[in-house]
Amino acid sequence: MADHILPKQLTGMADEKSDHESHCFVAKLFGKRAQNREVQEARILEAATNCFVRAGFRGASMNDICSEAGMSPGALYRYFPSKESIIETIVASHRKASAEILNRMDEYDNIIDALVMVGVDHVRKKSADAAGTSWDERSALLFSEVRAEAMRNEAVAAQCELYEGQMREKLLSVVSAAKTKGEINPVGDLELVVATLAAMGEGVVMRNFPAQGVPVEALEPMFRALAVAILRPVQK
Amino acid sequence: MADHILPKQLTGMADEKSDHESHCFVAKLFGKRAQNREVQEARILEAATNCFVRAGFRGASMNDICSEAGMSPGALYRYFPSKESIIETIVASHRKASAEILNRMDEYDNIIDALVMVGVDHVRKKSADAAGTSWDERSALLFSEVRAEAMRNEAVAAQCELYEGQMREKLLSVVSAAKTKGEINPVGDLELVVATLAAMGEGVVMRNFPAQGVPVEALEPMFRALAVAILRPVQK
DNA sequence: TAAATGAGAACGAACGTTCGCTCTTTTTAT
DNA sequence: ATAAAAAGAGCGAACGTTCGTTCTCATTTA
Repeated sequence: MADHILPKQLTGMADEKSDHESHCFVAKLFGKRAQNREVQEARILEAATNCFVRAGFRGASMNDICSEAGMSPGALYRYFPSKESIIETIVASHRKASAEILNRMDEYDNIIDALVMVGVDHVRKKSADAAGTSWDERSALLFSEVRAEAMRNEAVAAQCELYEGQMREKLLSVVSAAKTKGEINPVGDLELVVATLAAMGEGVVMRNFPAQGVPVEALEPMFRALAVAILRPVQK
Repeated sequence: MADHILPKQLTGMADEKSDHESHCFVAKLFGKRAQNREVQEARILEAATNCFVRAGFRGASMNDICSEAGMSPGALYRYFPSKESIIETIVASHRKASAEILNRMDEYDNIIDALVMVGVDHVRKKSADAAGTSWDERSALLFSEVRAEAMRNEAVAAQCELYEGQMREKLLSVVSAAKTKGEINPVGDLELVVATLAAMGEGVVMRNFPAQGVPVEALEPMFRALAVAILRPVQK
């Protein structure tokens, strides 16, 4: 009885011949159809990212994205309901990838080293975890675009606020832990310290120094000096 | 004879009755007509700035700007040949206003104080010279928009490069002078130090902390710590 | 009188999106 | 197992709208 309530397309099954699962809901997630859908979505997002980097969110048209993806508009709109939804998806994964770089901070026992690593990894354009979302060379180019879009697009602003809030929390917890342990003596209010560090770091990331021939190694002492100046580690 | 070569509109004259100048070329700059032209241009730029802050360079339409300026498209296009030209004019004055804040650096004998002043004045949203272009509260909102546009608009990129080059030169001359005098011992290559300081400062300005309730005074120690950390003034 | 100014309709192009259709794959019924 | 039916996937023309810009014509100013 209840089976008739379920939409038909959710009852499809993969090529593996497991009849007892053919009406299972989650089976859809591993079906051939579903797999193809994910591949196509990734193809679209990849093409859209290239177009957005090249021309901006508003400057790139859906036709551009279709051409880049080798797909007709009719086909593309089966996977994303609107241009807006593509933008939101890309922005979310962009900020997510940025936020995930902070996850590796715990690998360092020294907070200064951890902070320098965060900055360096951001300009180095390498993802923190191998199996996560990618933080490639286009991310830096997309940074100013995302920030500009967030100023007037509520959904994009919400995505930014979500992940940036996570980043601030993570930074704050690390910094306040270090302060509690007496390792550092920051210059001011902890929340402001964290926000300023993030803002200054973002400023450097946006400039995209590596693309201008400045090696990451040259930036490292700057990040270290900045971290030391603001966190003020106590002498031992 | 030669008068007929000159376009007619350049021969108009002001209300002051100086007949002997009525065919003078430069007289146009002070004529009533020309005055009105400047007023109208300013009106358009003012309206366009509001629209661009609200919706971005691409998001704001010419109709929006016309409405905001209380002007018809036909009238507006007598003063600016294209939307592009309006954008370029606004970007140029935006970057010019930003660059002019550096002019006051010479008022300080201490380079650290001078640098802190530059940062504070940028977030404070006050123009350096009273009679210059204005650096008002909309400038911070326009910052990310300008940077995003510069990534794909060659003319805008050129304007940015021009004024940012001036800023780097000014900063570089001040910093290298201080180093020559033995006042500071910067962490790395001087050009890179200057570029990093500018990038970090811009990051803070873009965040628009005052709009989020963070007072400028709270930011000042941060700027000072940053300047001290990177320039490393020598003890006396 | 002639030039400058302005209003507003109108232009062609491009936009994001939808539609109708064909072809293929999957499900259902026999 | 096979035919019929349904659903999915893809294409490309076409939709209605909005874009930046231009044109025409009236009004004001010199």
